Amino acid sequence: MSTASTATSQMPAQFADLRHLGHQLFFKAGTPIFQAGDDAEHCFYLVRGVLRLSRLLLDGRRHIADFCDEGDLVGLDAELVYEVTAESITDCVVTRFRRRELETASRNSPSLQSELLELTRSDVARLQARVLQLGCQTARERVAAFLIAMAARRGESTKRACTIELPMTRQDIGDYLGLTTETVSRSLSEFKHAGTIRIIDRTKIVLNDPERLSHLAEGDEDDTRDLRAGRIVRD
Amino acid sequence: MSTASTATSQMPAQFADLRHLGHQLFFKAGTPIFQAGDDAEHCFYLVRGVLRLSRLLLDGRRHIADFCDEGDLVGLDAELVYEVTAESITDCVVTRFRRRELETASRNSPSLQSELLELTRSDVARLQARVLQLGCQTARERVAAFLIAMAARRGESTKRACTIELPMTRQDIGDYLGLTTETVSRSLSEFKHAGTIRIIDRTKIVLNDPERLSHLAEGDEDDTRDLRAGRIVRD
DNA sequence: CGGACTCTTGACATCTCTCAAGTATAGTGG
DNA sequence: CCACTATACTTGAGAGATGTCAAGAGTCCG
Repeated sequence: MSTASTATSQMPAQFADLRHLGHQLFFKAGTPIFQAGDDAEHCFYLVRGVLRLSRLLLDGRRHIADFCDEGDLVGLDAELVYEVTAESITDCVVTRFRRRELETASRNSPSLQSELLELTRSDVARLQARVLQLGCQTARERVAAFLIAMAARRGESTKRACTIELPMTRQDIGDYLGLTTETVSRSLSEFKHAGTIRIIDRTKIVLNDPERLSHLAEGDEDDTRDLRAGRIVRD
Repeated sequence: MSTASTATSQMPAQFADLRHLGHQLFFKAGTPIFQAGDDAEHCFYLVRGVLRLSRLLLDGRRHIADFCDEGDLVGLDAELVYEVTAESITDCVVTRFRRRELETASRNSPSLQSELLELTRSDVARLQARVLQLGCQTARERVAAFLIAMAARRGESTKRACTIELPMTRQDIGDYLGLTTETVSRSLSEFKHAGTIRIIDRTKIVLNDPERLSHLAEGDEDDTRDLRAGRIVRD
């Protein structure tokens, strides 16, 4: 049972050669790119935009397998059909490849194949981190870790204050972290009241103190406990 | 950040050729095979026995990344050092390889390399299933899914009653599923009282009704709810 | 047989979810 | 440009699930 879900981090150099195999496509925000169960004929290189890979469970719960960014490769690890649905969160530009052609190319190119192995290994590492997160962390820790991870994606260090974009909804974040919308919102509010972050609007958050967020994410929760009770920091 | 953690499912045919590169070793139950942080010089093919891959967190919590069985390959995806500690749960027989030699061999063998890719992809699939499990499932669902997964490892179908071995402790299971010992124990007791399983001893459990367990694992909890309240089934 | 460990069970605390209301924001049509 | 509507977000109160702490029972091993 292999899935189409994980976003592989960057278009490696070897793939550049393959770009001529692909067609450039544009998707408006909120559009499905493929559906779970579709024939997995293509894979997609995300040139610009953000998308989410999700799965609907029998009982109506939704699980988000991953968010994908510029440079991610999507749909590569499907077997016959996609295991997840891919939808654009923002407007997206993607390059679409036929999976068969990519497979053929990789059979003929050991270096491409070892790139694929490397990509898949980095997926494994990402997933292991998520298993750890979902298995061991509290709601606040997960949200803190999520913010740090989003900052890290932009290449931000965890040392300096920075602004991050969260184009996905709180619901999306919740479904990704195994929490409800309300719990995500409450965690963010706590960070805000503690002065650790500043919420500019729905999609923009300033990390005033990324280092404290990192500590929160690792379980050193006690830093904020004194701030949590009531002190209001103007936003 | 790649880790040494995931157990890769089966020794593929291609690896048989490599056996002469390895040395056979024996570990008594409860022995460390390698520690997180050690130089990742070797990888291990588990010939016989069960081991656990664990990680200690800063705050003392323990996370179990995976349990490994006969036929699993361990320590392959480490970068420089092992990210997890491997310990034998039962007496174990392993074949130890130098990772360098395996890497060299794979560079010269496209078929070996594509086997490695396949193994890594199956790790990805396993991990995705776990992310789903940890993100979306209740305690009872996780325990039910765990029992089913343990049965599936032995090649048991989910149709017929069968007996499974759980050589690991309840604590181990809890650390694997993101639950406490007590919650694991309570879930098992519930299944027992509902007649879905029978607990023979610490390590042996009969799955009377694997199909119901499968349903539980997928969220159809209501089956047992009528049985849960009090009715005692002799064990 | 004794001691250590694991497992089970109970009582209670805590965390997150659920349900509900109110607010803010974005998009739409006039 | 404004009003209106739909949607997302926030916040509160209470319920439910799991964790914590504690005690007792069962099991293994020396």
